[in-house]
Amino acid sequence: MPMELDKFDRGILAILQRDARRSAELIGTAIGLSASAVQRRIARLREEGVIAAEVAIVDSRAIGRPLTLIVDVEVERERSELLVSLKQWIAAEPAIQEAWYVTGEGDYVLIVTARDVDGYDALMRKLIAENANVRRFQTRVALGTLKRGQLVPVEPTSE
Amino acid sequence: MPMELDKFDRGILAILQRDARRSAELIGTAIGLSASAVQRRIARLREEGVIAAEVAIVDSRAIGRPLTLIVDVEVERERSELLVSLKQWIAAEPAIQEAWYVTGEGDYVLIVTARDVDGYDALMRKLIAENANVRRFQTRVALGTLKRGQLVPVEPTSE
DNA sequence: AATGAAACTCATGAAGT
DNA sequence: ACTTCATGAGTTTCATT
Repeated sequence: MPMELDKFDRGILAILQRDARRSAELIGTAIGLSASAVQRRIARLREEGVIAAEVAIVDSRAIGRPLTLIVDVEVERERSELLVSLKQWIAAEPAIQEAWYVTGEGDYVLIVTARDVDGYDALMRKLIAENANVRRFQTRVALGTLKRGQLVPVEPTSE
Repeated sequence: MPMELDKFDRGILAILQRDARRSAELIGTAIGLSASAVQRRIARLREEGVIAAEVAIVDSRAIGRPLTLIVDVEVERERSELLVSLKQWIAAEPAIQEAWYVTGEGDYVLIVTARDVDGYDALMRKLIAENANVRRFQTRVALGTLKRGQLVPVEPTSE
C-alpha cells in the first residue's frame, strides 16, 4: 500500500532528500506551490512515514573514523535463538552502520566504520567472542567511496 | 587533521544525527548549554564540514522501491579511462545509492534500490551495455534490513 | 485542497559578564 | 566562550475561496 504521490510530493522529496533545511517558501517557488501548501504536504509526508526521519550527516573522516569496511558474515542458521541475539548485538553496536540479511550461505553484509585497523580487529574479535553462531567472516576494505547515502529516486521515470 | 571536538560538540552531533529538527534550545537543555551556544557550535560544525549535510530519509518501501540489492562488480583494471566513465555512470545513476571501491579483484560494491527484479535486471543490463570494462557481477538480495544509515559513533569510548 | 494572514516558535545577531 | 535579550526568519494554524 504505497501511498499516492503526485508530482508536487515528488518534487518536495527530491529537494528534502538533499537538503532538509530548505524553507517551505523556497521549495514552493521551485515546484510552483505556495509555502503553506508545501508545509502541509511535508507534514503529511512525515505523518505517513514517507519521510522517515530528518538527520544530520556527519563526515566520518572529520571525526576520526576514516575507515569503512564491507564485511560478509557467515552464520549457522540452525540455532535461531542465537540469531535473535546476533541481530540485537548488531543493532546495539554503533560501529556497524548498516546491516542486511542476504541471499546465500546464511550471510549478513555489514558496513562498518572504524578509526583504524586495530579498532576494526577489536570489534570483530568481540563479534566472534560474543556470538557463537558466527562461523566466519570476510572483510573488504573500502579504498574509495564513490557514493554514500539513502537517496531514493522519486521520479516515476527512473529505474 | 580532524578538528577538536569537546563533549558538547559530541553531544550535539549525537542528537542531530538522529533528529536534525531538534531545536537548539532542547539540545541545550539536554547537554547543559544555552540555546545560542548550541546554535553557534552547530554553525561551526557545518562550516568545518563535520556536519556534511542535513537530509530527509525517505522510506523506499513507502515509495514503491521495496528491493535492496548488494552487488559485487568485477572490473578490468587495465583501461583507466573506462574506469573514470564507470565512476561517472555510477554517480549519475539514482538507483545506485551507495558505491565503494574495495580491496580484492578490482571490485566495486554497490547498494542498489529497485522497484522489482525486472527493474534491477534492466539496470544491470544497462550497466553492462554501457561499460565495456565490467567483467561480471554477483548479486545478493537483501532479505531483511537490520540497520540503515550513516550514523557515526561520536563517543570517544566507542570502537 | 490551495491560498493568505495571523500567532507563534525558533534561529540569528548584539551586548554584556 | 557562554548567557541574556532583541530582532527577524520560518513554521504552524486558521479563516477563506
